[in-house]
Order: sequence, then C-alpha cells, then structure tokens
Amino acid sequence: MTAPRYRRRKEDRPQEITAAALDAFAEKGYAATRVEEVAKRAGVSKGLLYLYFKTKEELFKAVVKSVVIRRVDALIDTVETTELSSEEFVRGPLLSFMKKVPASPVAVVVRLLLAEGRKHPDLADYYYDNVVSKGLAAMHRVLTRGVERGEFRQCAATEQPHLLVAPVMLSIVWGIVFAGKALDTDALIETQIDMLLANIRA
Amino acid sequence: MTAPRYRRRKEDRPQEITAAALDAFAEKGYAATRVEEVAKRAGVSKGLLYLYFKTKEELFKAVVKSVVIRRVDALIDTVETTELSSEEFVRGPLLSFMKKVPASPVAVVVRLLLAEGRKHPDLADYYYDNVVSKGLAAMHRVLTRGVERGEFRQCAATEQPHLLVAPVMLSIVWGIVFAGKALDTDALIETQIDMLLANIRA
Amino acid sequence: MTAPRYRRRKEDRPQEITAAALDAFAEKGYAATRVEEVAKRAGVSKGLLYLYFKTKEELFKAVVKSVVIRRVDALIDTVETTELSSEEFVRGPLLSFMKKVPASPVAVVVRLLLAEGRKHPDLADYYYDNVVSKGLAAMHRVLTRGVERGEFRQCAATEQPHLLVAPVMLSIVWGIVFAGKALDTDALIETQIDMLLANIRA
Amino acid sequence: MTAPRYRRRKEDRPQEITAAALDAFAEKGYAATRVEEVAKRAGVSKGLLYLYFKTKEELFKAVVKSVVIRRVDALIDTVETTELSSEEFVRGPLLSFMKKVPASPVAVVVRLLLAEGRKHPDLADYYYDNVVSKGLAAMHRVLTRGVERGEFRQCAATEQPHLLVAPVMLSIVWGIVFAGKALDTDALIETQIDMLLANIRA
DNA sequence: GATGAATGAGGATTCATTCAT
DNA sequence: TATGAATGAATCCTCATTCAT
Repeated sequence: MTAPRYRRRKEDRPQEITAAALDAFAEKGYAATRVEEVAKRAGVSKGLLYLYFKTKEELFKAVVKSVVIRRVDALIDTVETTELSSEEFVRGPLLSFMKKVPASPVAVVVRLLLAEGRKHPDLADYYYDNVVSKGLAAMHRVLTRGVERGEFRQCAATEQPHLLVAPVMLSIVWGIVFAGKALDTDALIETQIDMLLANIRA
Repeated sequence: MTAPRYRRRKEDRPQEITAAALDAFAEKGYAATRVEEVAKRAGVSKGLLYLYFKTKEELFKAVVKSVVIRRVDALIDTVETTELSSEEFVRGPLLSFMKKVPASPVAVVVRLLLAEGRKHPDLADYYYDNVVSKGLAAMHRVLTRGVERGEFRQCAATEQPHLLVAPVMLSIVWGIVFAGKALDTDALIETQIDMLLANIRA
Repeated sequence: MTAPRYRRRKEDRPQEITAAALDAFAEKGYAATRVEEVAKRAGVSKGLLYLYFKTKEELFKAVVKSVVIRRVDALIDTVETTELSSEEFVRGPLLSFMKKVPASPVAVVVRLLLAEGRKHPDLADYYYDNVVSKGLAAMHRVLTRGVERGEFRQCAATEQPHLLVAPVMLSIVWGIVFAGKALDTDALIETQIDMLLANIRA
Repeated sequence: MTAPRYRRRKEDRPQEITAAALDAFAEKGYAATRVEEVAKRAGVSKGLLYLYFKTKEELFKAVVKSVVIRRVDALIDTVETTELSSEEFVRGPLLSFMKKVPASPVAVVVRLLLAEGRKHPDLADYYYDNVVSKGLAAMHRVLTRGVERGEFRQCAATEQPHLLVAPVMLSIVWGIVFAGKALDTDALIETQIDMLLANIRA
C-alpha cells in the first residue's frame, strides 16, 4: 500500500538521454565523450542507454535529429503566415531568429557534423534535407516574394540566400573555436542584413 | 623497384610527415586517424615518426602550424605593397585570394580546429594570433585605407572585415559537411564583395 | 565445466588481483610482468583490472601494501602481551617468526622494493614507516625490556636491533638471487641469536 | 701533416662502456635504462656499443663481471699472506674491507642481481662461483685458521662465515631501498664483529 | 526493465636492434 | 670503424559493448 514512487515515464527516456548526450558532446565533442559519461548525466545506467540506442553512433544520430526536428519548421511557418512586408519581416522575425542561432544547440550540431560528418554521410544528408535545404528555401522564398511584390529588385543577391546564413555561420564557427575571444555577433548579422537590403531594395 | 628502405633525409622528414598527416587528418579527422596510418602515408615507420614528434598531439600542432606559416603573410604583403586603388585591390588580388581558400589546406585546419580546438586552447590562440587576427587586420587596413583615400565612406561595414570572411567560411563549412552537394563558392564570394563595395563606395 | 564468465565479486576482486600480481611479480619482477599476465592469473580481463587499479604502478603499490598490512602488528602484539622472560621470548616466538620471514611474501616485497624502490620513494617511505620502523622498534623494545628487568646488560648490541634482522635479510637476498643454492637459513638465524644472547646476557 | 688527434684506444672501449653502463644501471636499474643512455654516457654511438655487445643483456653481464673481477681476489690474497693474528686480521683488514663494500659498485651489482637475476641464472651462477663462494671460503679460512692456531674455539659460528656478511648485506639493502634514511653502517658491522669474536674467542 | 561488472579489440607509445652511409 | 636514422615488436591503457543478475 505504499504510495507509488514517482517514476519517470519510460517514454521520456530517449529524450532525456539525447539531451544529456547533447550537453556532453557540446563540451567534449563526440569522439572524446564516453558513453558512460552520457549515461551518468542522464541519471541512467550504461545498460539502459544501450537498450534505447544500439550503438554510440546511433545515439549521435538521434542527438542530431533531436536538435533539428521542428526547429526549421517554425521558421518556415512564420515565413508563410506573416503579414509583414518583406523588409519588415527580414528586419523583424528573421533577424531575431538568426541572432538566436549561434548560441543555440544548432551550433553544437554544426560542430559535431564538422568533426564527424564525413563518417556519417547519411547524417549529413539528413541534415541537408531537413535543415539546410528547407531553411535556404524559406529564405529564398522571402526574397522572391519581395521581388514579386515589387519591394525588391531581382539580382544576384536575391538568388543567394546563403548570404544571409554566412554571418551566422561565421559566428557559430567563431564561438566554437575562439570561445574566449569576443565577437559582436549581433552587429555582424545586422550589418549584413542592412547591406543586403540596401542592395536589393527596389 | 621497391622504394629504398633507408632514405636518411633528416631535414625533410618533418615536412614529409606533417604533409602526410595533413592528408590523413583531412580524410578522417584527427581522432579517427591512427598514427600508424600517417607513418604509412609518409613512407616511414611509426618509430621514426615518434622520433620527430613526441606525441600525436604534437604532430597535430605541427600540422596546423605548417599550414598556417607564411600563408597570411603573403596576403599582408600584397596589401601593403599594392599600387592598385582600393576597389581594384578588393576586386582583384583579394577576391582571387579568397576564392582559393575554401579548397586549400586552410579548410582542413579549420575543420581540425573545430573538432579538436577545445582540447588545445593554445593552438586556438596560436591560430587566432597568427591567422585570424592578422588576416582581419589586413582586411581592415584595406577598408580603412579606402576611407582615408576618399574611395569609401566610413560606415558599419568598413569596421567589420569579418563580413569579407563570412562567405569564405560558409564555403569552407559547406565543403566539409556537404562534400557532395554543389555550391557556387565563387559566386557567393563575388556577390558579397559586390554588395559590400556598392554599400561602402563613397 | 568452464569457469563462469561473470563472477560479480566486486569486493573480492582487488585482493584476487593483488594476489595474482604478487605471484607474477615474484616470478618475473615488476618490469617484466605484463599487466595482461596478472589479469590472466587472476582469471580476469585486462579491462577489469584497470577498473580497480588505474595504472600498473598503482597495482604495484597495492601489492606492497597488501603484503605489509597487519603483518608486523602481530609481532608487536606478541611482544607487548607476552609473559615469557626476555630470553625465552627471543628463543621462542621471535625466533620462530624470524624463521618464517624468508619464505614469506615479505621476501617478494623486498625484492620489488630493491628493484623498483627508487622510482617510488613514497612506497619506500610507506614500507619504512609501516614495517621497518615498527619492526625494529618492537625488537628494540624486547632488548630494552630485558635490560630493565636485569636479564640483559646494556651494551652496543642491545642498541642495534638491526643485528637481529641482518641474517634474515641475508636469507631473503640469498633466496632471491641463488634460488637453487642451498643455505641453512634456520641455522643462520639461530646461531646469530645464540651469539647475541650469549653476548648480552647479564 | 696535422698532429694526430688524441684518440681513445679501441681496447679501452669495452671498459668505458661497461663503466658508463654501471653508472646508468646504478641510477635507474637495468630495465629502466635505455641503451642509448649508456652510449651517450660513454661518449659513443649506439651503433658502436652494439659492435662490442651484441645485446643489452650481454652488456648487463659484462657489467656484472667487470665489477666482480679481481675484487675478491684481493681479499683472498690478503687472507693468505697476512702475518697478523686471526683476531687482528678480522679487526683490521677484514673489517676495513667490509666497511667499504656497501658504498662500492658491489652494492649496485647486488641490486641488479636482485632485480634481474631470475632472468639470468647463468649470471647468478657466475656471481656465486666467483664472488660469493670464494668470498665465503676466504672468510671461512680465516675462522678455521684461528681454530687451528688455538685462537678460536670451534663452534657453530666459526662454521658460518655468512654471519660476517649479514650486516654488510643489510647495509647494502638499506642503502638501496632507503637511500634517504640514515643507518650507521660502520657501527653495525663493528658490533657484529665484536660479538662474533667475543663468542668464538678460545 | 535496470544495473554495472566484465570483456577485449584497438590504438598510442617505447625502445632494443639493425643497417645504409 | 663509427654513426644515428630507421624499424617494428612489445606493452600499457581506453572505452564501446555485452550480459549475468
């Protein structure tokens, strides 16, 4: 007749473990992180971890996917449903989104993919299909719509949404390698957007 | 027709080995590369490698330095000695230099630093001091000189040489992670420069 | 009839391993004993050994301590609680104890310390504090008590308990180096004690 | 027509090398001493060392023999040619000889034999035949001669020359293991001799 | 389901020995 | 002879993975 102790749902376990793994990978990188360390952080035994993920590699993939999932979709949604003008949208929601990325788990995933991607081409593909491709398409959509609406003029820059990503990527890389050195990430991104808008404005 | 077993080229060995290591690291990353593999590529025994580099880590550092050394200085030199106008310089030598970077060993080093940099803060520092800092300073010099000469107007963009680097970095990262996927690196870099120049031209 | 692969005896393992290591070290010496050999003798895998002892050196220290612990205390106890006369004590329990030493694990530890002691000064200190110092003190106590009781006369010999140890040490060394050659250890020790007693008797 | 540079005789080389090896072994022990280290100390190349000694083991044996040779013979000579009374001889030349041993290369050899002897039974045999056996015989001769001359009485002690060696051996071992801790070696040896003489005097 | 003791292949490093020069 | 660059077998140690309990 003892009161049932609180037991974490086993349905939550996988996410708890991938969350712990993300933390660990973020700190030490994939290769240098021991599975035992992940288990400890998740408050779980090694054996149980292996019940959910057959190998360390599978855990790695699950981590990447867990970060990726639904993250870009929100952006796409906003793009599609916004009622703002193109420039307002870029300066508003898009800029705000971009500023958040370098400090988000996305940066960790980028680091992992950079270090380990070669050994996991399917993962790179997955990331490409689900994040990069969709993300770039969404940004391209914003620019194209601006052109359609007569807000922007068609030019090389409106065909290269990569240019919007570039300063974000630089910020991510900088943060990974030069954790200590200051870099005004926000200013960088803003300046790039200012430049771009000034350039493509009709 | 077998290669001579003994070659006795004490002076060349270190470079031969770091070159082999660069190749190996480029393919598999640092952690996944076995020392024996590097030795084999260099046509040398494990033991000899250890004669020149006390540890794998030291080899790693030597690789980074071997790539870095004298590479940036050439750029700086060109900046200081050019007789071109600022815009001509940017569109000419600088653009040409930037286009070459993503396919150069620098990309490998970036990847290594991204993956292993956390464990070697001194190396990150070294890279920062000898490449990043100097490189950014050189670019900043170009922009500032343009302002001094009345070719450019002073603005946010002239204070952020990082923006010149951003598309190059994106190209590097893209090349590392999405080796297969095409990306028109040159166009990316060119467009960014066009945009920048249009923006800062006096 | 194969031994069970998993035994799960966490508590016993360290002692099983140090016992196996003692055997192995006794046969081959520390440097020449491979860790794997110790593991095999203990019926355990290399990995498990490293679970209990972080390095071979730590295993070495554990072996020394395992032999040392509680061995001298028994002697000291006997010294303190005996009701025999001093001479009876020396000729009885002490002599009997001394005769046993050359064939005991202590001889192995002496050999290890002789060979490896220089590299492990803390271990030499530990051995000195816990065995040598205490043991000599106990023997000195026996002699001093004899003097106090009027059984012995105070002289150089009663101040040098080392002389009781000397033939034992010779026997140990002989046994290590000349395993084959016969030496009447017991007679050696007895004669020394006879000589000593004849010399210090009041 | 240049003056001939001084060149060490090649006949001296083996001894120079064994001397260097003795030093190195004394400091680090056999296993921990690298052949290169010995070569360096001898001011000779590794290759040349191998010209004189086919293996490290052979070098080891040469070291032991180099220390042993002619050392005991001097003692035996003195024993045979002395004109002193037995007691005078023991208290004089013999005591003096014994006091010198613990600080001599013999101590190093003892240590080496203790550590490595098991792997080189032929060396232990050699040492036994040339040092131990002869040395003990010489001491036995001293005691027996004393008995023959009526200076000593025949007893257990006169049959065990080992007892003369025992304190010397203790001193050697002490010096090896407890390099730091003080021990009045001379007093130890003297007291033992006093005791012995008092005991066997006719 | 959970646990963590146990395994062993894999990889970094050392060093006695060889041999082209 | 004399050198020291070169070799590679040997050995310590790690860590992903398994499995008895």
